[in-house]
Amino acid sequence: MAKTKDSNTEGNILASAENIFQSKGMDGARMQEIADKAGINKAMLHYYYRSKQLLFEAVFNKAFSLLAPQLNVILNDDSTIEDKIKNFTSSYISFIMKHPYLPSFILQELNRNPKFAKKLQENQNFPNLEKFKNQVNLEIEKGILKPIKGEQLFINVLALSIFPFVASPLIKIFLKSSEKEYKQLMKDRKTDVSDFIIKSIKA
Amino acid sequence: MAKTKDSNTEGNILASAENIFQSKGMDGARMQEIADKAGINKAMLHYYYRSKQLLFEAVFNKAFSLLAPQLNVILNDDSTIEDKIKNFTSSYISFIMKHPYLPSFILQELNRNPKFAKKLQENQNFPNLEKFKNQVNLEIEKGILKPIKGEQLFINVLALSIFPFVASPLIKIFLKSSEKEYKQLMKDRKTDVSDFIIKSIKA
DNA sequence: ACTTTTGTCAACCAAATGGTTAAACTATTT
DNA sequence: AAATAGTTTAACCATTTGGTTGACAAAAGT
Repeated sequence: MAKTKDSNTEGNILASAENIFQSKGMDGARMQEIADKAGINKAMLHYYYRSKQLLFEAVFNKAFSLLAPQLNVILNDDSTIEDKIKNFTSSYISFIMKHPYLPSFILQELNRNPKFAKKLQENQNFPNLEKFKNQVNLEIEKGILKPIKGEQLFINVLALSIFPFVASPLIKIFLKSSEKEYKQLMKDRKTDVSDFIIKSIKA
Repeated sequence: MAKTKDSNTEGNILASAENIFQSKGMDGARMQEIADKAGINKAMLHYYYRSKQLLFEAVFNKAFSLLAPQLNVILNDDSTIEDKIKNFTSSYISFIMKHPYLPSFILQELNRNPKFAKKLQENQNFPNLEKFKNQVNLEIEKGILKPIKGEQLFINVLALSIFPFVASPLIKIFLKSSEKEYKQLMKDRKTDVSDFIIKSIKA
């Protein structure tokens, strides 16, 4: 390393790139803007990450690897479905409240470029639904849950947890609510969502 | 009009612009690509719509005015909450299946440009939640529904109806499903979603 | 018939943008 | 301290992109 020992240029670049890419998307982001935010020369972006595409992929992969493990709470843990759902919705909503741009970013870019989807499908140790589905069926047989397809339940859990963040501008308009009221509503959802689901599926 | 009478250039432009903008977003769309898809010269786009921004707004406003009225099914109709929800989820999911890009497009652009949100909030006769909230409270008092906040119920209805389309690439990966299986799942949701909600809220 | 208006296109333009280069500068090695 | 390797910058480049212009053709108006 040269020059200042405490200045971590590569890290600064990634942080700025996260900020810009996640709010403006791949197409809307400008390399110059990322450089400005990092307070460095634009050439440094290419020195450390070669191209816009590669810098973007670094941001995307980091974002995805932050979101995906959280899913294991609901997929690979050993508690009951009810506990899993309570646990998951609460912790996932808390997590997203700290990173409100993440879900929109991931979904937008996945929609934009199907190649990303394929890559994720193949390479990663991608979260697997089988265990969850089996457990749902088992608890239905035991009479703990009302009949429901595991896939649909899983989609519902994700939808109720994530959608309010993806649709935040729309929801703020509907509810005519300030940023503060919106945040309170999201806080409430940490328990409201699991209550809502449990009421629906508990036998 | 000049030249050919049957060639509706302005309409062709709008149709092509919808196609391109809705799949690539404002930032990812290219004027040349829209012109190519419409089979006309790029200058025509400016002749009829002046600028990319105005062409985009024409597309956005048309898309929004297609989606918004559907909400009146649940907001301004006079049936019971249960009927409203059954009616809405079924018809909304049917509608989105015919225009799968619309919700992502609207949400993405609303996230990108908060000014759009403000415009919608002010100008339009924007769907109003008050009636729905009052009705929910009334049915709770009457003992028809279990206690729930109208805002949260409304968000839940939207989330369960719309999210699976916004997150379609992700869901296809999770379920390891083909396009066909995915579509079947969405068809099932036309009744599954309302069943799920009704079970949760009915006293 | 001829004038005016409307529609269409090829060529062009200026600005923006991702990326490169060569030189300067700094830290480490020898 | 001299050489080497890693880091940073200003200036530059080629391409892309939204937008414009001027000529021309087809209707419509007179």
